[in-house]
Amino acid sequence: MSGPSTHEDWSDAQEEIMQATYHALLDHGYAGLSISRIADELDKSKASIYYHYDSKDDLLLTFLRYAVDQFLSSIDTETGGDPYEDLEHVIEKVLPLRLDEDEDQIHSVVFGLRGQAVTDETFREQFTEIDDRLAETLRTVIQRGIDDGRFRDVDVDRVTEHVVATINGAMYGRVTTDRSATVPAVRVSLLSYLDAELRRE
Amino acid sequence: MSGPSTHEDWSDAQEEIMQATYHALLDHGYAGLSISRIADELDKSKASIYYHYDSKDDLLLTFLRYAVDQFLSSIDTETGGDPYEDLEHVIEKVLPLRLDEDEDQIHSVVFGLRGQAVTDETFREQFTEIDDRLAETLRTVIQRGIDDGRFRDVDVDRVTEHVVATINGAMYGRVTTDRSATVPAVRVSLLSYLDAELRRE
DNA sequence: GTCTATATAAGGATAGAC
DNA sequence: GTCTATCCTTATATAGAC
Repeated sequence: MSGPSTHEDWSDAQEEIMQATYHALLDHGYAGLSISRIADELDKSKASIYYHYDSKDDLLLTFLRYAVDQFLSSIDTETGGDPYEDLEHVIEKVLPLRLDEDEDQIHSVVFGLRGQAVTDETFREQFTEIDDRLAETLRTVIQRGIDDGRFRDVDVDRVTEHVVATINGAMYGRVTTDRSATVPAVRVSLLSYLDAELRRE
Repeated sequence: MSGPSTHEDWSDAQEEIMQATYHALLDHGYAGLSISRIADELDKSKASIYYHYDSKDDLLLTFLRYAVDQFLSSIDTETGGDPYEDLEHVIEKVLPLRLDEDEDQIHSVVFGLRGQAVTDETFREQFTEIDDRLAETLRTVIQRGIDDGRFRDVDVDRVTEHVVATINGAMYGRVTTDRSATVPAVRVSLLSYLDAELRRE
C-alpha cells in the first residue's frame, strides 16, 4: 500500500497520518474515529496532527481523497487488447477470488466510508466519481468492441450500468456480509452474461 | 411508515424513540448520532430515553433490528404466480422508478448503516440476513420456473447471486451517488438478462 | 414515565515550551 | 515539528424530585 512515491509531494508526517487514519478506521469504523485514536496508531501526539491539519474535518477530507485514489488505483486495469479479454481483466481486477491484505484493507475502508455519502454531499461526490470512472472504462471497451464488429450493437449504457451495479453489489456484499459465495458466483455469471449479450454468434 | 400496529407490543414511547432515531440518522448520519440528537427529534428529554433503554448500544441494537425489519417489509413481494412475472414484481418492488418518501427514508437509513457492517459483527449479521432473504425469494421463484418447465435448467445459485448483487449495487448507487441513470438502466437490463437466461426459446 | 441537574469521560482544539 | 498541559464542548449515563 505504501510502496515508493505513494503520494505526490507530501511530507513523511502527512503520509504517516494518512496511514494511521487507515488503521484507526479499520479498528473502530468511521463512527468511532477520533483524533485520539488516530494518534494512538501513530508514534506522535494529538497536537502534532493539528500542526498538519487545521481541523478533524480538514484531515477527513484529505483522507477521503487519499482513500478514493488508492481504491481507484487498485481497480485500475490496462485495456486496449481484445475487448472481451479486456472485460475479463476488469472483472478479475475488481472481483479477484482472493484479495491480498492491502487490497482488502482499501476495500474495507472505502466501503466503510461509503455509507456517509447518504447524508454528506462531499462524500457522495467522491463515490459518484468512483462509479463514473468504472463505468467509463467499461463503456469504452464495449463501444470499441461494437465499433470493431466483434460485439453486437447493444445499448452500451444499459449494459455498462448493469455491469457497474453488479460489480458494486458483489464488492459491497463481500465486505458487509458473510455470504462468501457471492463473489465467485458473480464473477462466473457476469462473464457468461457478457458473452451472451455481446458476442456475435 | 408508522401505520397501524407497526411493531408488536411496544409502548408508544418506544415507537416514538425509534422514529426519532430514524430522523436523527437522516439528519446527522450514523457517525453524528447521539442521545441528545435523538432527544431533539423527540418531545422528551435525554433522560427519558434511558428509562426505556439501558444504554446507547442497547438502543442502537434495537433500532438496527427495527430498521432491518422495515426494510425487509418494504421489499417483500408476493410470489406464486407465473415465475417470470414474479421476478418482474420483485424487481419492481426493490428498484421502483420512484421511491415514495417513506421508502426513500428506509433505504437511506439502512444503506447508511450498512457500512458499519465492515467493522461490526452484529451489523454484518443483519445485512447477511437481508441478502439471504432476497436470495431465498429469488431462488425459490427461479427453481419453481425450472420445475414447471417454463425456465431452462440453469445454475440457480449462480443466477440468484448475480441478481442479488445487481439489485444491491443499483440500490446502493441510488443512495450513495448522483448517478440517477443507474436504476432505470438496471431495471431494464436485469429483466432482459433474465429473459435471455431463463426463458425457453 | 418524565423531568432537571449533575457526575464523569472523551473529543476537538489551542498555548507555549523545546 | 512535536511535546505536555489545558480549555471548552459534547457525550453517555445516573440521581433524585415529581
